[in-house]
Amino acid sequence: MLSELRTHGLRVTGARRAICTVLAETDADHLTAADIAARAADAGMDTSTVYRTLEVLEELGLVEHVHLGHGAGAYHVAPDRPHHHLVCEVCGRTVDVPIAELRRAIESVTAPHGFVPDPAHFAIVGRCARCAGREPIT
Amino acid sequence: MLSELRTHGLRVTGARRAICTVLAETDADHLTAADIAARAADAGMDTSTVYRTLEVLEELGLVEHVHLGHGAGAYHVAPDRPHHHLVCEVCGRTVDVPIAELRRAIESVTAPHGFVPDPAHFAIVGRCARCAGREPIT
DNA sequence: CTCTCTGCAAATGCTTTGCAAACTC
DNA sequence: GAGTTTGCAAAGCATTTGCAGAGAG
Repeated sequence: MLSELRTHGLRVTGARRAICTVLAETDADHLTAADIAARAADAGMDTSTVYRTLEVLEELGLVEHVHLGHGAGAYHVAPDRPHHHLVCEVCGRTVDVPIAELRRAIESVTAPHGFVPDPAHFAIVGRCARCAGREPIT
Repeated sequence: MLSELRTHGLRVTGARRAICTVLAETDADHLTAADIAARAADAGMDTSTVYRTLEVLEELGLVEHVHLGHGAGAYHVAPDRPHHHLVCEVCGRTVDVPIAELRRAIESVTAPHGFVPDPAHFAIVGRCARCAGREPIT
């Protein structure tokens, strides 16, 4: 990731190095900006720096962020195989679904409206296998 | 809507009357709390009152709120036929889709994971018929 | 040495909360 | 009158921004 920065004429700084390390270590995890700030806190990094850095990395296509529900957005390294997120509204666990499948399913509904979905950015809320059936869904 | 309040032992106040009127008038529209506060401003109502009232109405199942993207949540009277929202990320227009269709499509993907979706709460972002094809979707 | 980043602090936007006064029943 | 609601003001959380100083190239 750092070399990508150089390639684009951007500077490799301590903060960027730290954030890239955190992201690389946690790989597919979904971290909030606060999580990242906490894990890179050795450097005493400011939250604004975290956001600015993530913004840069996102523009380079190295990082993506999703909204898993109310609350803070979640960041992770851009996956090889893009996926959609199913979030359990009870336990908060997330399940990843290959985006192709979901896109096809959603398009079957949106196509008649001429609508082209870009479904990856927001999660689908619901109940995971373990939490389903505990309480009726309204 | 007001009689529902009485039924549940809640009080019918000026603020609640005003908000119910606004919601009834705008019917299927998606209003933010700020919108509602503005339209009910005759009474000089505070935003906190709007939120508290909407919370009450939502608990009674008379009102629902959705998240159409970043930014403020949108409130509307609970529809007879529940629907999902497709939001155009370019022009912001929303298209309503009967929830049954979408649910079936999404369930075809989530069922293998034992996941039971509750898809109405978050919108699906994308591009509407008029805005599609202007710029590639990443 | 120049120009990009960072830290700090403050501001933003949306929503929630504490508390005393106002109002409904 | 008792108890729910309201307005006000302030706090909360996630995120953004301005600015001067620190750091990378």
